[in-house]
Amino acid sequence: MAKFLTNRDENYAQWYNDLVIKADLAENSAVRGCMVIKPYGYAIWEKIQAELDRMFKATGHVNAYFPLFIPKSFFSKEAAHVEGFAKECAVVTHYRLKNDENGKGIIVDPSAKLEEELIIRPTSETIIWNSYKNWIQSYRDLPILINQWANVVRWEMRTRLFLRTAEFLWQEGHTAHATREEAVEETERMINVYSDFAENFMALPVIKGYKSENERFAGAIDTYTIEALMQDGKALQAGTSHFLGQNFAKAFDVQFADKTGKLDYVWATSWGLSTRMVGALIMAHSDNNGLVLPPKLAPLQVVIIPIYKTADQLEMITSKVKTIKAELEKAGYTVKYDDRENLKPGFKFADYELKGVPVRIAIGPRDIENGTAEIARRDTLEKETIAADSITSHISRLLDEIQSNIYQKALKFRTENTYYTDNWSEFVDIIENRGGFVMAHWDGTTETEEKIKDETKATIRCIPFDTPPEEGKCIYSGKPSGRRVLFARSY
RNA sequence: CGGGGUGUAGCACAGUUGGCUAGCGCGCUACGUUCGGGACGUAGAGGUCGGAAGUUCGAGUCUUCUCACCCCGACCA
Repeated sequence: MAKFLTNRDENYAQWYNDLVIKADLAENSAVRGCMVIKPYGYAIWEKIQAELDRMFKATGHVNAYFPLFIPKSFFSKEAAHVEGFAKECAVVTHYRLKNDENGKGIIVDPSAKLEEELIIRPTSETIIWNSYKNWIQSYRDLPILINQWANVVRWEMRTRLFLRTAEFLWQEGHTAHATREEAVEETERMINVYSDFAENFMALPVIKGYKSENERFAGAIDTYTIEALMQDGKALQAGTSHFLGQNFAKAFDVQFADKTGKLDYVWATSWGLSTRMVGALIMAHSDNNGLVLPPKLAPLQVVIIPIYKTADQLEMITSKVKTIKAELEKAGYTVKYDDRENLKPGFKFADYELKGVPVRIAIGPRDIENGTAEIARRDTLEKETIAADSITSHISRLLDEIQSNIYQKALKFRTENTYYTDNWSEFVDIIENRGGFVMAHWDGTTETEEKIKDETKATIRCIPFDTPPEEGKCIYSGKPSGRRVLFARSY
């Protein structure tokens, strides 16, 4: 048992905070609300980036980079968009510092005031569409399929490592299309890329759906989302894809000539996924011993620990390990041999469990004698002793099995914590006492959604794509409803 | 941004009505013994007590301001 970790079942929030710090993923910085992502945490983000980037390119996208600063005037061009972000923008007003004449250190030079303030991007639609305006004249210039990896700033009042920070890293895709159909198709394609990524690489089962008007991205016609269930019964929005219609094209006057020479506004999408995913990863899979990382995203997949008393033994073990390590690396796995001599094996075992390394191999004198190795898997904490010459094939199978098991476990948890109800008091009881997803009828009005939120703190996470139409009555108002929607408390 | 709490060595903390050279545990360094689930002994290093101003003969301790973090709300990915 990890004695340095708060028990997950006693205090979930504290367990999460402890885990992020103890597993050395990130820490708070001197700047309010901003985190330092430490090497181990950043390595996980790099794995996420690498796979997503590959998937974006496979679907025809290219990367580019747009400025961090956005002129204030750009921001105010799309009314809903401004309103959505105005309350959380950092603003640059000056461009120079100088020494205080009273010797009190350095001050902002009042004479260096910007004529127009710059907003630090909370998202880049406006600065990008201002560029697209110059890039698009004809249908031959379309589609534009661009992604950027960037940092953004949203001045949050209350922050938590990875889940909500004032500055965070993400990717944002911004595409321009000639037709509505094509843009809608792109929006769907990217939410599918996200769900595919979440389920196959992060072992995180997600529910795809539409956002209600209330939860929609500011400036979008439609927002699609993937929603995941965390182990404390709260939902987490893990990625979003927006159909922006012609809203930004109109705001920035981006028109193109179609084949007949007729001018029309360009259709747009945008889609994003952030470092919040690292938080999702932690909260969906980890336990009281620490992180549990799916093999496909673990920066380190296999760790080998020698157990020895004498220098002779260590030498024998090391020589055996070299062969095993080389073979595993040849098979494409990331392997570390931890032969630090100042730490006991038991300490290392616990430490790599805390870090979530999927597979641990321990080799001692007994194994050398018998031609065996002890294999321990992180997800179930089971150990077995196998013949040393079959390690690579064994571990190859085991890593696949762990990946699949972590997913199945999360899926089972979600299934067991998804409720269907038509009864308001039961709805309240589930939300308040059990947590989880609740599928219930809703009359489709923002008014009802708000009232449910006020009374229970539960929101509509999404209107799932794949729920069949079903006649029913709104859980709250009793008015007619054509289908169930997904309710939960959320991060 | 409102309410509550906490800042003392890398970490976690103690420090009495204001009083002498600011302490314990873990970690760290060296050496030795250990090593199949978080080892032990001996010796040692490590502090602008979050920051600033004030009260006082004297401030870790009292006052004011300020910064950061944690918890609960409102807001949000």
